[in-house]
Amino acid sequence: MKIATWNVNSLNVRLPHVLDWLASEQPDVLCLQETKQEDSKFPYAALQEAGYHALHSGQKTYNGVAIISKQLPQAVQFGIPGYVDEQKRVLTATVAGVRIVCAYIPNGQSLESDKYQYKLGWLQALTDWLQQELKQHPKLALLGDYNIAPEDRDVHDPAAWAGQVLVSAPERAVFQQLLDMGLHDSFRLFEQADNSFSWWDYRMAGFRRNLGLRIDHILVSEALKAGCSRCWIDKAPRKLERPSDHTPVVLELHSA
DNA sequence: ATGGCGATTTCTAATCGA
Repeated sequence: MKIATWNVNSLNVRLPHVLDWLASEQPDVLCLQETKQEDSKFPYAALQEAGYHALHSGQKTYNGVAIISKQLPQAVQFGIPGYVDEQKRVLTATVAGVRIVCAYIPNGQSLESDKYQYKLGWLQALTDWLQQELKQHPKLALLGDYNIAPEDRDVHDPAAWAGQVLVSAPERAVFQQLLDMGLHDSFRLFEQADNSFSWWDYRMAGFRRNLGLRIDHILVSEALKAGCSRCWIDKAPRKLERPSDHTPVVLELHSA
């Protein structure tokens, strides 16, 4: 089984890249973030033609998440249960026996911003809910744009970024909290090249100079950990014309 | 030098993302 996550920064713009990537990589599950479109605009037909089922929870301009899968998704859940949020950031479904949680965690903007407080409160709601969800679904994967670089080695210039949003101590503490509840950062289960990132700023030739951050992650529960065989960042889509600023993170596992 | 780029709506300008 191959599962992946990709913040596409507008599916309207990036649909050709997504269709090409599905055709070449043939993932069993692809989680998207920042589709930036209402459900009525979501390209269900094009994905069906490509051989995929699709779930979408979207809105105009901002946010929006999707789960694209070869097998029929079951037990679909929109958002975080019990947490009222206008922003479409979470979509959950069971695919081939694995509980797939697709999340677009808030950016936070800056430590002084109200958006940072929203991010921390949102993360608390997510972790509280995941504790329960894990009991119901031991085989669980949390895929998405976390907007958190967990360690300094996930940052191209830790000194320049020190204390800022995406790397601040409270954000990293929440990431640790996820690990403490028995989730594992699948990327770090395997040997990886230094300076591996999943996002690069469009400005200052960030990608060419590899000035990036690793903020897109696939966390897996204890029950899935042993079955993981490979995790990698696919930089190919970032090299295309008019790319997303994020690139896919991919995990191979057998869940049986 | 707090900018830069790209997407979107607010559309010869402003806001957001990370």
